Amino acid sequence: MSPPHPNPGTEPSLRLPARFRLKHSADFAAIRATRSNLAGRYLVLAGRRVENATHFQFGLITGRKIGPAVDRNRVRRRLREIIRHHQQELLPHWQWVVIARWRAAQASQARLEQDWLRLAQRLGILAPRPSP
RNA sequence: UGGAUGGGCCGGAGUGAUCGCUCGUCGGUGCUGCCUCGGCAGCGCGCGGACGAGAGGAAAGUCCGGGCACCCCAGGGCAACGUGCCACCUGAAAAGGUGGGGAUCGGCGGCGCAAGCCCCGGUCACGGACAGUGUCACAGAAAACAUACCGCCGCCUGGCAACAGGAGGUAAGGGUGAAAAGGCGAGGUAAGAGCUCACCGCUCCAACCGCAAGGAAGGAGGCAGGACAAACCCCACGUGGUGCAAGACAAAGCAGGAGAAACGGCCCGCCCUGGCCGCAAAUCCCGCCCCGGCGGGAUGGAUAACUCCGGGUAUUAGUCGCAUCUCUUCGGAGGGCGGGACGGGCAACCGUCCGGCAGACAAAUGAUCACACCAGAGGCCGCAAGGCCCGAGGACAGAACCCGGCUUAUGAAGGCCCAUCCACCUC
RNA sequence: GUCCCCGUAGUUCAAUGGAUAGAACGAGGGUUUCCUAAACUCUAAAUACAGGUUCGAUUCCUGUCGGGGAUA
Repeated sequence: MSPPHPNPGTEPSLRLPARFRLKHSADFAAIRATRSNLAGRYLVLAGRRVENATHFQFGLITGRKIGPAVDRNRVRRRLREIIRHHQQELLPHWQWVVIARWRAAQASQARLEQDWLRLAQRLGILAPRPSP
């Protein structure tokens, strides 16, 4: 949602390869064990601190209640896009999981982003905003 | 020929920019290791870049059929399951198509008094109901070597009579039912009845026609005969099971194992026959070759487990075997398909060559903006026809080993076909 | 992904191919009570959907839809 940067030379990298994603059920189970779930209208966010990490890692969960495979895939892509745009504001040494609720399939991109930002603020994985 | 309405089929969702995702190829660069000092290798193939490629007609449901893989092997019977009119065509098979036969339903259709026959159209999981067994509720007198409730009929007894009773005849009429042992008419009779007759139907035989399913002139029989096999079943034909989470290679570390027999294994279940195995045969592959052998390699080690029987008291080394962790590798991008070129053929089509066709494993196609196109959620003006503003929202839906069908969902723009109605033209 | 199973009142379960589809709990109305509860009584309410076989289908067959289970 950030407007096109005036000079692309100073634009920080917005790449978000699959390396930063959680892929082991042990990680998901560890985050689940922290019982740190924060619920929004469309999403649920949970996370834990990992002290020696150099980059944050995230996982996405889109259950069957969201809908058929088309809807589940689309929700995952949209959530990745939101995280990709905000990755410079996110603190490292965190592992967290975003769980999509069933309403997320009908939500617009702007509403999803708003919901996610609010939850990220509450969990404390956002870097403090540089005062203008 | 044109238009409207309805239905079916094909088709598969615009353009551009920016930032991204997955895979491949090629440079650059960082770190580590080796080293003949210039290269090579590695990094769970780091970091950044260039180029190329990147979901469907149904990718879906998982309803069929194959390929492929494993389960020592081969043959047979039973069981289980599946399929079911005939011919031809396409296909590996499932399946699809064309034509024919039969049944059934329908028609302001034709003939006929009617029954019925013919014609046209729709539908059909359409072998067999004398191989056997079973079921047919309720109603009804009677429901499957039929029966007699109300009736009808004459006879006998009683009675003046109406009528009542008795032993019979009958199945036309009434009534019940999904279904009641041919139909209409005439004769006949006490009343009736295929009892007799005409026509029609039915059963049996059948010239002849047809590749066949089957049809059928004609003859005989006064009528034998219910339905259900998507009830059990019979007949014919077919089918081994499990499924890529199949399976194969590599494989640290830790722990455990290794004999013999009863017997077990051997294509799910039960059984039979043969071959064979339990450390050397069998099966498969490769090579040689005098064609039946030789050599090499691979596969292969009771049970899921408890229990039972027998034997035994050996566990150290080596060897063999097992195959877990795995951001491992393979299986897995082939087969087929469509595109182009050339050649052959009147053509449908056939052949050759070229280049092309996603590939993951917490799973790649998205987001934003702009411009087009389709749209009315809405608002304003107007008596109305209509005009203006605003523009939400863009069909069904996402590959997971591959392929062929079936079914279901949706089918924009554009195109094709069919039916009905209207208009015009020609004969 | 693959392989299976199941759909009956609001809920939990019944019902040889015979329809008026049953029972318990629950819901609603009434009787009783000063008012509730309890008790008694009455009522409503269902075969997932669409076809087919059959005289007749919850049951048999086919196809959709929905739910659940096993499997690394």
